[in-house]
Amino acid sequence: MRMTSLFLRTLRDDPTDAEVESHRLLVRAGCIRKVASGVYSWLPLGSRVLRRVEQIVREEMDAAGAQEVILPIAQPLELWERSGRDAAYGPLMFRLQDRKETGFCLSPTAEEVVTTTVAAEYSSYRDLPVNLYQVNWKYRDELRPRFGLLRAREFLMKDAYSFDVDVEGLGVSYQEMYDAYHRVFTRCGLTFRSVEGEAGEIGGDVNHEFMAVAAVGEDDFVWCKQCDYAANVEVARRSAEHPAHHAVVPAADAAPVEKVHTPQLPGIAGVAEHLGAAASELLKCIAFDVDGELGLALVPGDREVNEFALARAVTPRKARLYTDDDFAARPALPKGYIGPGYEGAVLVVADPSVRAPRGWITGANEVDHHVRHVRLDRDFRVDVWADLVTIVSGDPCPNCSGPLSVDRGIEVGQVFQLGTKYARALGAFYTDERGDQHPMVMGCYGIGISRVVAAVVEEHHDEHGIAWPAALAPFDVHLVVLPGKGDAADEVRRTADALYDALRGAGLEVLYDDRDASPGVKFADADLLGMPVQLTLGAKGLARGIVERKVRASGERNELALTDDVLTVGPGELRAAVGARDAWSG
RNA sequence: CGGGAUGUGGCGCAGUUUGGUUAGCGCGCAGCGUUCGGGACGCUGAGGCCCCGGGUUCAAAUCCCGGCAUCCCGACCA
Repeated sequence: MRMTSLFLRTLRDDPTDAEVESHRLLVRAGCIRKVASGVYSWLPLGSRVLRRVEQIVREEMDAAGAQEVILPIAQPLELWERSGRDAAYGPLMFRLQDRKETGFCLSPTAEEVVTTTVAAEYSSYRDLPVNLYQVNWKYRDELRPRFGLLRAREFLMKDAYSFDVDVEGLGVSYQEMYDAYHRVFTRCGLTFRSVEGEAGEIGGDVNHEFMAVAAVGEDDFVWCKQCDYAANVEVARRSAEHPAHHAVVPAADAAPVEKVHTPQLPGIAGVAEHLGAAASELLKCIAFDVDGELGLALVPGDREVNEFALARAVTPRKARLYTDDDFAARPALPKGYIGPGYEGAVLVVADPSVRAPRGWITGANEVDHHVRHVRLDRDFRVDVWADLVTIVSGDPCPNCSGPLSVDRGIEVGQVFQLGTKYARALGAFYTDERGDQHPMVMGCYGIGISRVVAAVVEEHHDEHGIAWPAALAPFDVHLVVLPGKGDAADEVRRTADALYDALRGAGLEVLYDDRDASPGVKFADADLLGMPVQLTLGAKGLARGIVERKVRASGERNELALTDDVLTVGPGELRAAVGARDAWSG
């Protein structure tokens, strides 16, 4: 593609609304343009990248035995009412009405449609298993779209759905997808981890999230440096061997409960400092609502409560941490001075580390007062013991007790064992050998394709611009010609044209900067646009019979002899000399 | 859902406080000339419903009211 005819305008100025590098660079490089909040147009360069990711996904899905379909984006709301997800999604779903005022939504995902589709066609164990996938635009009316493509309202997603006769079959389908995902993200050049994810309201089902490691990610995940344990912080646990569980009782803690005056000190840090104690010596009591009543969650003062863990601990009841409104509605509850023995609490949940036989400093259930030497059993009770603390770096791994590490990631994919929820709700049953009916056992598997593009830029860029991995780059080679105005100008152009033809003849996709622009502009754009290999031909090089080669990512440079290496050799040799895609994608 | 801001040629902004001729600047765009290996320079030029709708006024980008859009912050560890 000649740049003189490419639909492209690069920007020298950063767009004001870009908070993260991927957003900034994709806009500056002319890959995307915002049309509305969280809605983007994909211009030629961006579109090519998107298609390449899509193609990789398609190849791996097909290789794993999944079959491509195209499901509707506009879906009848009635289907979502049947599964109960209409209410579950609420305002997060884009909604519309047709002229007859029938409700529709723009698909955020497609379990309902695919389940009814399979139910309509298949009804025998002989038909299963089957795995259907699509690559299609999805919609979520995010409260707050941000970070460009990372949290958009319209995004391209691959979603696959497997249907099996039983849980064993589901396990096989799941593993095939899990392995395919590893291949996809590896081919895309991402540094990623697969981690155990939050199962959500369904409960007990296996699922993994694929996290591209990135500081701008919106998810924290935990991984072990010694074994293969890895989990979203929402579900991460630590070993019961934690030293805090076996704290020695200081002699003084046999002392009776003592009330101390702690004026204007509603926080852990202030109380600890005031009393000369460590935060870990305090017992933190967090108020939560459990089906309209008051519950207390107990963790050591230096830890935070994991809300998801709390929710799991009280299942099937629903738990939610108190908000300012809740406190306002219960003025007797002394926020900041709550102790574990508060009379109004119907349920006390505690992390095992609270079991340590020691005296605690905690709230006195009276404003401006705390108490010390408070002991479990003697001074307060616990109704439910459950892992409650949010994992932090250094906590012991639940598998091997090795040190855990916490990192941020961008969730680029998720695989989920759904079970029979949708099959039952939407009537996807099959008949077995004996004529008995059973619900199909489902799995669902998503990849955020447009989000992968952003995640790749987050990982592969520098101060000059994007450095696309070869497998995703819009073009394999960026050819820059610098004809100058000297006597050789025409010959430089002619030679570059010939080189352009030769490269394309060798099967390479070439972006040819044939514009009448100054060298600085061309070099700056080449670095911004980020093709993996840059070739520069100028009058000086032509005089010496060479073309310069630069590897975008590493900055490595060398020279290729025009006659021997480039213009007169065969396609295979030319590809090798240029070192483009096949030397990179592996 | 609360709080804060911003809307002015394609992009980035000034002008608004204190209303007053033809609304400016940088980048980009077009033409001519110079330049030609890391975002060159000169001259000339095109391009603006100043977000939308009301209102005040002799006069509104500017003041008032109401919308819309966009961006940021907060969602909570007691």
